[in-house]
Formats: sequence, C-alpha cells, structure tokens
Amino acid sequence: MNAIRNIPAGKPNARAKLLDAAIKLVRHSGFSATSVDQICAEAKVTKGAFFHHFASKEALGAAAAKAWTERAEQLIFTLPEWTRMPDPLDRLLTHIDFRAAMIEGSAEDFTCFVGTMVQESFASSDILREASDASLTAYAERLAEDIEAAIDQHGIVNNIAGGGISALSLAYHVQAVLQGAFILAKAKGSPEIARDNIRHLKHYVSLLFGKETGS
Amino acid sequence: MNAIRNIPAGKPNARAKLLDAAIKLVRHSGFSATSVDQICAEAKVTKGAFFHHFASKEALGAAAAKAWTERAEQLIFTLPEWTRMPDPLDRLLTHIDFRAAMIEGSAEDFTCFVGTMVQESFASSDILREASDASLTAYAERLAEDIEAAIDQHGIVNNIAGGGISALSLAYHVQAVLQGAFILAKAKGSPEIARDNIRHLKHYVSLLFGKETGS
DNA sequence: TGACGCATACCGACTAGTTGGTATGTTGAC
DNA sequence: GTCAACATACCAACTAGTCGGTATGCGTCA
Repeated sequence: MNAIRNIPAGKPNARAKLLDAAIKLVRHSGFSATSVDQICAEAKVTKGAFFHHFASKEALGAAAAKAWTERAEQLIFTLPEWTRMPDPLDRLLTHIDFRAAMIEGSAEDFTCFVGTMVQESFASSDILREASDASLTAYAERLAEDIEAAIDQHGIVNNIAGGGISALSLAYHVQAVLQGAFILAKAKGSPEIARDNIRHLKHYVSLLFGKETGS
Repeated sequence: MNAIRNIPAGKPNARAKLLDAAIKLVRHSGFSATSVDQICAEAKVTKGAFFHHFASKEALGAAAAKAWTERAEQLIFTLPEWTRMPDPLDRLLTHIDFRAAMIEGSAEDFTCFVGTMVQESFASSDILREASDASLTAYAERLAEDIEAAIDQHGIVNNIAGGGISALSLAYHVQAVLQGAFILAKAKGSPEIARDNIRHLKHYVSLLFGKETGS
C-alpha cells in the first residue's frame, strides 16, 4: 500500500527536496509567483521528477502545508526544553517569548508558509485553502491544550464580561497576532514591528491571567 | 501643469475603472495571480488604455494602494457619525466595533488590499512594498491620534511593566490583529473567527484603559 | 467663426518569453 | 522482467508589455 521503498542511502529524495524548495520560494515570492521550473531548479531536480511525485502544482502546495505543520510541531512544540516546564501558564508565556525570538533577519525566513499561501489561494483553490486551514488549526489546537490547562490551574482573572474566553479562541488569537505581525514586518522591511506586536500579545495574556509582565 | 482636461460627462474614466477592477481582483486572487488582461476585462477597458495610464502592472499596484488609502480614510475615519464622538476613548472602542461589523460575507469583500499585496511582493518589488507600507502607516498614524488623545485624557491603567505603550505601537497592534484575523477568516472560509479575534482586541484595549467590556 | 496643430485618451493586433502540464524515454534495485 | 524514480523534449495557453493607429478636446491665431 504505502510501502516506502529503499531510498539511495544518504541521498535525500526528490520529493523532500521539492517540498523544501517550495516552502522556501513561496515564503519569498508567494505561491502563484513561484513557478514549477523555479522550484525544480532550487531543488536541483527535473520537471519529470516534479510531476512524478506531485499531480500538480496545487498538490505540491497541499503537501508542503502538511510538511510545514510537521516542521512546526517539532520546532515549536516538541524540541525546545521549555515545552517540558511543569506550569502550563509558564509554557504559554514562554511560547510567546519563543515566537518573538524567532522573528529575526529577513521576513522570508521567519514568516509563515501557510499564512502566505492561503492569502492568495483561499478563493481559487479549495484544496490549498483546506490544507492551509488544517495546518493553522493543528497549531491552534496544540496550543489550546496548554491554554486549557493554564485556565484550569490559574483561572482567568480578567475575563470578557458576558462572553468568556475559550482556550481555542485565545489560541487562534495568538496565531492571528503572529500572522498580522508578519504582514507588518513585510511591509516595513524590518522585524522590529513584529516583535513589538508580540509584546502586546504577551501583555494581553498576562493581564488575562492576572500575572505582571516582567521587565 | 497638472491641468485636468474635460472628461466625457458622467463616464468614469478608464484609470478609475482600472483601479477599482485591480483592487477587486487582487483581493480575490492575489497580485501575481491577477493578470493585466483580467483587470482590463473586469474594467471593460482595453490593454492599450491600461498601458496608457500605467507604465507597468507594478505601477498600477502602487496607484491602487494609494486609492485604497483614500477609500479607507473616507470610509473609516471621515464618513461615519461616531468619528465625531467627543471622548477619544469612545472613538477608539467604537472604531474597533466598526471594524468588527465590517467583517461579513466573503473574505474578498472585507479583507485588506494592501495586506494581500504586500504579502506576495515585499521581497520582489520595493515599489509595491513601499506603497503598501505607506497605506498601512497612514492608517496607523491616523488611529494613533485618537489613541494619543485617549491616553492623555484617561491614562493607561494597566501599562506594560518597564516598557510603556506608545499610541503608535498600539495602533499598529490594532492593525496587526485585523490583518491576522483576515488570514484566519480566509483559511476557515468564514468571517466568524475574525470577529472573535477582534473581541480579544477590544478586551485588551479595555483592560489597558481599565474600562469594563460591555456585554 | 473656424480651422490648424498638438495633446490626451484610447484601441487591439502583435511579440517574445514563460507557464503548468504531458509524452516518452532511461536507469537501477528487487 | 517489473516497477518506482527519475530525465528530456516538447506543447498549447497564457504572460506582460509594445506599437501603429484613431478619436476627440482645447488653445491659438487668422
């Protein structure tokens, strides 16, 4: 069925190289401005290989979104030491600090692949829209676990009157601020504005949980 | 010098029609996925007219960003009655409510033209990046006037410890949340998530000024 | 008054290059 | 031999941009 044949030892296969190249180029130029030829050149792979692995450019985009999700899962939710902190509120606040620290250098290196892709494709391709949504949702749901635990353990001191804040809703808000911060950083040509926005985000979360923001 | 000749009465000229068409199509499909031919067809104008008014597709994008700024200035900062409220904090909170109320229907109708355009073009076209930045900056600076006045009149009750919140910084944060909310709405295919994000934004601003959020 | 000269506004066929995608190999492991 | 994993050559459609031409408005001078 989905048997994986032997891959020439040490040689990363064309599929993975194409996904890497696509993510890199789309983050730089957007999805439709990135051509299949460019992706092949960047991956040092021929067009034949491209269409052997992916039925279309759209299919590559969807696969890249999946790869992006897995990459983020590792880089943000699994590998860092602080993800093993005992207090979920500490994890949440450190998560925000971590995301701020990632914002450095060129926008094409710290901005979100799926955020960029969905912006252009939401109306023209349901496949890409859904693949992007799945990636954003996976992130939000994972983050919401910590937020849920933080609410259970600490409670929300400053809740929205007559509404109430759900863990998932706050998780999506974290994501929205990040995505918006990326756009501003792209416009300004500098990451500073993005970090400043995350300062506001952290302040908001701190206020919700009645925790003073440190210097 | 810049004498304006007579334009056939009642007939909007090609330039304005092209700008309208460009804004509409780019909000739907993104900048590079929108072709000059498509824009001409939508505007019911020929290609000759297009390149008579704009030196390039890029030049049209920059001009459209300017037109977008003027449109927003009218629609959000000038025409609504509430912009004449005496208390600047009331204006700020109503501004946020107003932006939430605008989010309805299809994403291509409520999302931001320059936010979409800069996402794809920041690295490949400095002209488009700068035109987009100018638009976002104009909005933020205009909003910062009210925020500044609100801070003067009411003071920030819950400030960021050891940092401090500037009016402009908070104005950009409002914009970031909006832009991020648009991306999530595009991904979900529904405006609901965007409105929920703005609920968080309003709650944050309310907490900053020590004002309870109404039901 | 009118007609000349020039500028602006617009038309649409054309081009050179690029696009996503296909058809047909070749190669090497099992 | 078979099949996955590539490579090469190719194509029809589309791309941004060009160019020679037309239609019409307006100031100027007879």
